[in-house]
Amino acid sequence: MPRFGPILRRSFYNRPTIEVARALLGKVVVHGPAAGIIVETEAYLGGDDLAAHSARGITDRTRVIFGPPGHAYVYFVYGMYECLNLVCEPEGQPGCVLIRALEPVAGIEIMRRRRPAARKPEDLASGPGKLTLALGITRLQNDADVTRGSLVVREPAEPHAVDIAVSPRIGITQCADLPLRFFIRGNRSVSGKRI
DNA sequence: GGTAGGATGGGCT
DNA sequence: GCCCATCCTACCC
Repeated sequence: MPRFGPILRRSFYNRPTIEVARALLGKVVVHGPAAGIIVETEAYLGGDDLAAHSARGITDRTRVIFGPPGHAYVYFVYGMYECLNLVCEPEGQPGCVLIRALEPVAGIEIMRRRRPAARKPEDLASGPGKLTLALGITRLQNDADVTRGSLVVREPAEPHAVDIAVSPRIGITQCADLPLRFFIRGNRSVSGKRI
């Protein structure tokens, strides 16, 4: 299993959500023995962003988004899947980044067992529902502190520059034109059509 | 290569 | 009761 760099500190997340969404590309999500490089993200903002779960205020589900940065917001969708977000902005202000795809780098065999439908290694975590299955992330990790513990985000073993592409977000109807999806151009694990 | 349709259940009006 | 920040299979080029 590769060694990775240091865990990202809380200050990494304590800034504008769009900045964090771009900066997360190339970092590594680690959960136990499984890990993947972040290759696709989406920003969900406060204010006028009606696509964000936080747009309708604080509820049992959304309170984590208003909490301190550097925590996981994991929600259940379409009756079957769970999606991982990382909370940004100072405590009290909503904002989070949806992790949409990972390139697997550790624990490949475990991921294969958790994702029997995946035909190729690059498809093990090539979508927001797929990556939570592959890494074993569930609502049990909702509100988990990702600056310590079993679910963390780290610097990669060998940092290198990434070519970032931008597009509208996937699968939403409100604010569907905003350029808030970020991905590593050409990466084979990016979900859907690669530009 | 491509897409249509169904699975499945919590959140919120 | 409707709406989902999705994925897989079947089927069609």
